[in-house]
Amino acid sequence: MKIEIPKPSLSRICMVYNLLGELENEGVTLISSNEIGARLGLGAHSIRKDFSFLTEIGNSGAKYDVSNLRAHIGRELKINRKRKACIAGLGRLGSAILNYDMFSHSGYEIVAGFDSNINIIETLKTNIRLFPAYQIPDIVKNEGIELAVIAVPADAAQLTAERLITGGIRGIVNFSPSVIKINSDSVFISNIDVVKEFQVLSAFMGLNEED
Amino acid sequence: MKIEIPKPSLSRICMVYNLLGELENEGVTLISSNEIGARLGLGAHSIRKDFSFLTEIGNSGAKYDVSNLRAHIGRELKINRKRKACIAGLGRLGSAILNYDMFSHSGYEIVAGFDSNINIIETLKTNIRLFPAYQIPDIVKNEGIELAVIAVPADAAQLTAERLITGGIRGIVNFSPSVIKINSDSVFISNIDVVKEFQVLSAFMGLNEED
DNA sequence: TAGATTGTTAATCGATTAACAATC
DNA sequence: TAGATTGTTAATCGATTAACAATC
Repeated sequence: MKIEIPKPSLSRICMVYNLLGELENEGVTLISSNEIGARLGLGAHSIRKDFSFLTEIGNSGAKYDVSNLRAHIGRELKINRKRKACIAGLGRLGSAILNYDMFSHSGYEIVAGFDSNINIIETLKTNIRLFPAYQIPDIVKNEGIELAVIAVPADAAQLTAERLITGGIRGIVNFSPSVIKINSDSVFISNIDVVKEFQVLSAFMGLNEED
Repeated sequence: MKIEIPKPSLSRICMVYNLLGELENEGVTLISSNEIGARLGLGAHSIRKDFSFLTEIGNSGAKYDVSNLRAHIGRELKINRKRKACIAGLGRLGSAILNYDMFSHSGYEIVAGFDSNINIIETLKTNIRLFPAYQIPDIVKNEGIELAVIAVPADAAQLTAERLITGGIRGIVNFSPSVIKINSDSVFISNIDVVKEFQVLSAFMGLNEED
């Protein structure tokens, strides 16, 4: 089986999935595409269209059952699957993410941190096990780590990615501003560059400015 | 004047702008759309098409002059413009971004940090001035701060955004997982959700898995 | 049943890729 | 000049929006 779902749809469906979790906690049991859209700032069209990429949701004509829908999405997209993750690069940003509270309820468990600087590994206070960078391939393989965050300086990003891939990593969130080149097309990379976000915002602002 | 440039193009042009900066430092003076594309993992088509949204670059038929091109993009998109920024929410992630090295060379100066917890404000070690969250509107207005990072818990994101907008903020990078609703269409928001990135990667991985 | 809501097909819109004449 | 490269127009592709019959 090889389902194809557009990336934007996938991203929105994840938002819906998280929203449904909140709704469950609030005790809401039924919800319409309209209400989902309103809560997420999207059109009801969009929500229903996205759902159409999933197999049989079940109840045409009636509102969605919050718990069923959430379970269905989780199963279909395997978002509910627990996966192990690691952080490569333990500078300010990396060490913040290492202990990031948001992961605790997320199903993703951060089981290792890596840095090329032995000093950092020895002094950083955390419960998570830390290793020197050259051990990335071994640890990733042995621990069965599937996801990684790269938070190393730009000039170390490529090497770090290669080590992760050697270890068998399957998904990477790259916080470094450099472009990572891979040949494997079974490794997924998503890039986050805070400075670039500022630049893009600044450009939008600039287009509305006069002088 | 009201130039319209698609968001994806804008994002790529920022990447080019940053690349040109590196090339300048390396002493490269001329570069083709082909080489730019190769360095950024994009097609040469794409680069040239993106440039076509800018006004007159000048030299049809000949390679681009690195310095000129960079200056041109900077001027046109006002990316070179210095702007003040602030961080709202000084937990792990917020305080990491507060002192994030990448900003030092970026033209964006972080001039203030905010948190609703007075303890944090008093104990955090930094050269940047810190204030309680209720002062956001005043400080943003008085300091002329244009950009902000929101790194508060989900349930405080909306209030924080409103305070920033009251102060006259013009661009927001939202690291909280909640959707921010605004009516002003002159405030630009870009959302970054690390956990969601993991979910999306996980979903892509899931679509390629069997069981 | 009547009103509301879904799921999907069709229509619009926008972005990417390709092609090529104009320029150096 | 000849080869390389740009800038832009046209063609393809994909995603969003709208519409509506089928369902509850």
